[in-house]
Amino acid sequence: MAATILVVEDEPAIQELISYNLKQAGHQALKADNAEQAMNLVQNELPDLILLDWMLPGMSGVELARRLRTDKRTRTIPIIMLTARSEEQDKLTGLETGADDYITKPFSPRELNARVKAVLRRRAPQMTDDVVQVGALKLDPASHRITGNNVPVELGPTEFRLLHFLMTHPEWVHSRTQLLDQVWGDHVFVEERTVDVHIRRLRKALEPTTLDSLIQTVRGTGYRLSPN
Amino acid sequence: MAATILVVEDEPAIQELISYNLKQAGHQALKADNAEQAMNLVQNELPDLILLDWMLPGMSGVELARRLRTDKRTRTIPIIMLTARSEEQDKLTGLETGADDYITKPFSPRELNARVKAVLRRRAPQMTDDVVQVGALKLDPASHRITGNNVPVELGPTEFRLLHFLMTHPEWVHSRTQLLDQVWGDHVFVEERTVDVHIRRLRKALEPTTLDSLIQTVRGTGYRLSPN
DNA sequence: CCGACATGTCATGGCCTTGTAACAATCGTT
DNA sequence: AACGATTGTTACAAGGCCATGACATGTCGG
Repeated sequence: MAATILVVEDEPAIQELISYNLKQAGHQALKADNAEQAMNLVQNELPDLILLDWMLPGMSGVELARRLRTDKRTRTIPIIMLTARSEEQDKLTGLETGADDYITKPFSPRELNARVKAVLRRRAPQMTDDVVQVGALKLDPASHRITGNNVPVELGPTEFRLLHFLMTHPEWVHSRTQLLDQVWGDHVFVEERTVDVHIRRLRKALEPTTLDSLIQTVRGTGYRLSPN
Repeated sequence: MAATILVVEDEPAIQELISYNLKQAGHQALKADNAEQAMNLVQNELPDLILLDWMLPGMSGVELARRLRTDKRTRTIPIIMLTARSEEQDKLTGLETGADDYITKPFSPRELNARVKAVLRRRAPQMTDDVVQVGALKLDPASHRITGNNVPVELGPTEFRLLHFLMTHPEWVHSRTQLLDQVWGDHVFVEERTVDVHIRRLRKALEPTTLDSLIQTVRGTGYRLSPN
């Protein structure tokens, strides 16, 4: 894990508790007391996940979620709703607004971490510490190590992130724009052709293991990682 | 183990029983009859763990736990709740306040010790007295001694804690932020680059044993300790 | 009050990484 | 076969990241 998680919660004690737990789990926690503050924070730094209290002073959590879903930039951020109620109706409304999961208070830190992990796994697997394997290629985020056919592979930071993303989304063709967004981060301005160069560097680094063949060019579209 | 453990319990007999057992297990026991007394004690000496009775005269255990979690200084102290009840609801609320574990009365000394040990191991493995060994490096927390290839190694306090943490979490890459949180404590404000300096000092101290190679730099990410 | 040790910060220098441009190679289409 | 579009490859300059030594301050014991 190394995800940036925004906690939107007005009760200081609970907010403290949650962010403390997230930190323990290896995440970075951003805090907001209300919806407006959350909106501002999101402008500067896109979090990888948002924990959102249902009841907030001013704009409600539901409304905030709705707005986040409207903006292209924030539409894909996973949201977990926090609620004290447990009525079926709320659950439905919450999920309707696009929440990815739901936690009913009171909840244990164990449960919180479990759900955070589950959502990240589903929506942003490259944020996870899970070992990824594609064909004879193995990548371990925790130790930051890569092996191809059990031979260690050395990569620079960018190539590492690029490969990690490709391995967590195999078989999919990614356009250069998508790769820039996902691997470099949004709000970054770099030439699209730069992706080519890093793909090249990645392939070169994989050559000794002959695994460079996993990275395929889809002409006119982008790149794809596939064991075939 | 050689932890300082605070026991907050109003019933004298039970308090005596518990502290006796903790002492038998090699810990140092602090006692408090109520929440206020506990708060005062904590001001003077930070315990490594708190055993907290659910029901207390005056401020309840839950409330005390919540307050401890609010204060930066005490936020990271592991808490084990003691309760006579066993209802699911209480369990959840207890964990919500940030309790790390739960013991239902009546409990055996065996169970108490097991849970104490487990929590210490989980929350602060570097707090344990277990001898840690990575490659030819051996660290003994009890005697506060380090040997590399059976040659004694001299370290300052910070380098000791740093090495201890790294050795209890080998193979993992730790960012500077994580190291600051874990080794320095998450309430201190220190430059990230300071980590570099202490890594340097640690390496230097290990040089005579050639074991400085265990400490690896992962460019753009952090540091890792590995026998490879 | 002094000295040794510990700690955090800064400045410097070197290596690595990265983005870009330029050119070569390849592909698809006519 | 020829042409334009797309991608591969290399070189290079700029910038970033890290190791290292020096230094100022703080702390503890004598």
